[in-house]
Amino acid sequence: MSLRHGLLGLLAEGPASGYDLARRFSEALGSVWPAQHPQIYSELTRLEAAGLIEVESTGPRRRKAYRITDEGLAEVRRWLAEVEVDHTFRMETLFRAYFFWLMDPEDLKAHLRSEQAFFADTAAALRGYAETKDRGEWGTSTQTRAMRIALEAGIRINEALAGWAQWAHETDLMSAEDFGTAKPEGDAGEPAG
Amino acid sequence: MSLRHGLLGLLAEGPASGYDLARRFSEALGSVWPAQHPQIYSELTRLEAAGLIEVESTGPRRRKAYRITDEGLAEVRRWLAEVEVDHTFRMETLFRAYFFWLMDPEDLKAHLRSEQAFFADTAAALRGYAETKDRGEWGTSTQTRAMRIALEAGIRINEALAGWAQWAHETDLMSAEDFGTAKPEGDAGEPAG
DNA sequence: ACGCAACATGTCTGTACTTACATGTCGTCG
DNA sequence: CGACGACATGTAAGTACAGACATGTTGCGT
Repeated sequence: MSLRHGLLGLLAEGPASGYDLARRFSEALGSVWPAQHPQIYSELTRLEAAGLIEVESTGPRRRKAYRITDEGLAEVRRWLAEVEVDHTFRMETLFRAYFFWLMDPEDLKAHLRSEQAFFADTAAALRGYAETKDRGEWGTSTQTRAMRIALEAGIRINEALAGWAQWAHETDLMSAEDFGTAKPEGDAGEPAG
Repeated sequence: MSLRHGLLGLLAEGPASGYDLARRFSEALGSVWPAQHPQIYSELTRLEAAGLIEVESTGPRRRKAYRITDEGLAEVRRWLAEVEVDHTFRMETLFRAYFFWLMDPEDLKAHLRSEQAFFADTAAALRGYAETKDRGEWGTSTQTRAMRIALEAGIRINEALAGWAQWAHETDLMSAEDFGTAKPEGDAGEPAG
């Protein structure tokens, strides 16, 4: 239930509407925890029912801004301090690597090149963003500094994956001469791919 | 729908039962894509109905082994070659970093130390496992080599995160003197957009 | 003969999440 | 004044996934 606490965490910075929160999820948090607006709106309704947030104001275009309550703030702090971190993660890129042996070696090379480019680009974009923070363009609040720390993790992970894709591309572990050697179905021969 | 293709990929190595597949998911793939047995059994039923796998044999204890069909093998290859990689990933560790500013600085230091230890330990375990593969203790099939590549990604990611936790612990971005300065509700308001 | 652990396969219920659809508001540009 | 785009909030339907519960089998130790 990270979405619940993510919303509380964002509301701890100040009041916001469902629309605002959806935007911030897609911008900043989306890369580590995707969330679509229907889920956000329904979670907000539940959080309000639980007394962890309350409606602060209603603006134009029937905008409803929520504010975190004392209970909500206590709850997000409790989560951060007491709840064990779930270290399992989902990453399709890595998952696919287990099945590289099923790929045509040329396709695999192309795949690894494009993955390398993707991660290098992402790392560069994040690094650029981090540098604007380091120049103080976003102020020096604790929130900004926490963001900077999260950003650093993003940079390092993307750099690590770019390096990995590069390494995998260069290594000859999956060289062409071996393709077709594998026997996927025991003694039954492999159908022509 | 990665689980579907993951099962096909595992079955491409040879026939296996739901029980086998559940075990392999929890051992090798579980760290990048967790899957519980009920989901695996129901997915297998669907895959069989779709003609992508078929029952190969029934053993003792009503064990049912499945075999991938030609259509199934074609489908997993099509997935690997044609379907765009989904680069979004979920990682609670990183998600929490956005909310570090809500934590007591001493708790945060302790948290970062334990995260650092966890990632360093995980990286070391994976590195040890990789070395047994490099010594050829698992043969040199293409499957083994693909596994080795996946393992390398795991090592690098965990090392990157260990390094990050170390860096975050040493940096003074979240030092104690600032705690309590933040104004979670009210006049401090939202960061300028 | 009995019990127990590991093997093996499922159902059921509830929650998390995605996608598509539906609706209404406000400002502005032509 | 009419169209349009950005703002803003939701419902509905379906899939993915997790956790609890249920059931039967086989081998082994005692």
